[in-house]
Amino acid sequence: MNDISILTKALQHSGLRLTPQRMAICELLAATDRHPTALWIYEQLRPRYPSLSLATVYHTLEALVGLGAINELGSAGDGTVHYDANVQPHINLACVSCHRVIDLPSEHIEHVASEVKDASGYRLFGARILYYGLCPECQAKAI
Amino acid sequence: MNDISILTKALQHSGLRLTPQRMAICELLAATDRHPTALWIYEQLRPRYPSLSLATVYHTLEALVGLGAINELGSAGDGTVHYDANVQPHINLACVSCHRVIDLPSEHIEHVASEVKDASGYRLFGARILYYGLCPECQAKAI
DNA sequence: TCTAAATTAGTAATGATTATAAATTGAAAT
DNA sequence: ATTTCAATTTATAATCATTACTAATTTAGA
Repeated sequence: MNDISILTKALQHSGLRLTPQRMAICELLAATDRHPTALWIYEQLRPRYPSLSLATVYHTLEALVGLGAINELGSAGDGTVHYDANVQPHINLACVSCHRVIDLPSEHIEHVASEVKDASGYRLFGARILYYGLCPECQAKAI
Repeated sequence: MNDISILTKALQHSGLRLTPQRMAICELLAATDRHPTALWIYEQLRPRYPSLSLATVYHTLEALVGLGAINELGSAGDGTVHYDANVQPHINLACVSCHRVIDLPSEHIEHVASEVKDASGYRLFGARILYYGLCPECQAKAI
């Protein structure tokens, strides 16, 4: 869940046009708690935008990543790239079996950020923090 | 840099054979500070093992990941999977300008791992922790 | 040595992503 | 309103990492 205006303003401010397709992709990114793939977005929007092309979805996501408005999560074990509209430092937790990716709040992660900054002298822009393991449901199935 | 016996023992203990190909892959994983891809490993070993197959590299890496002896890092922007022989919790820090990736030790990150485990009920296998920003050298250049 | 299973090599198949080119759209200027 | 030009979309082809498959090879144990 996120503020859609962050996404749309990022596009407009950089001189890119806010087309209906891009608007719909931003709406979906802002409205979901999931960490969608390009294909999932494409399938969600196809009923409303029958002419939508998968290439457009990829182009828009690439633009938003380049603007820092969303993050690319890298493959979570299923070989496909997931995206995250939440660019605030937080923890992603992926199940290697069912491939769900959930968000986790963390108290300690803020200490890590300042630790990194102090120890390295880097000016930090963001972070992608992905833990992976077996979720409780898949642990139960495995038995 | 890592202890090769951790890798070889993991293979042997699970009943898998320690073939020359697998031994060579373990040596390479243990000797490097990089985060190698399957293709990089293949190209490194081909001079010494001209008959080595890329499929064998993938099979061996898959086995080591399954045993928890190495971690799969997921694609970090270049579309290829990287592996990390360092399974101890640590932080990768990437410079968005010069694209170097360095490792950072962290005290707080261990607390995060136990926090994640306790809060989620997941059985954790590993983590990919990447901070990105501008390194001191590139900050100086930017001025 | 002999046999059965594991492993490897080589190659084909898969599937996500990207590149390309033609068609469409949109904004500005006339 | 029309023209023009660049941005965008669409459709499809190409690419590239990875997986699947099969035959050949190797290994461990009888």
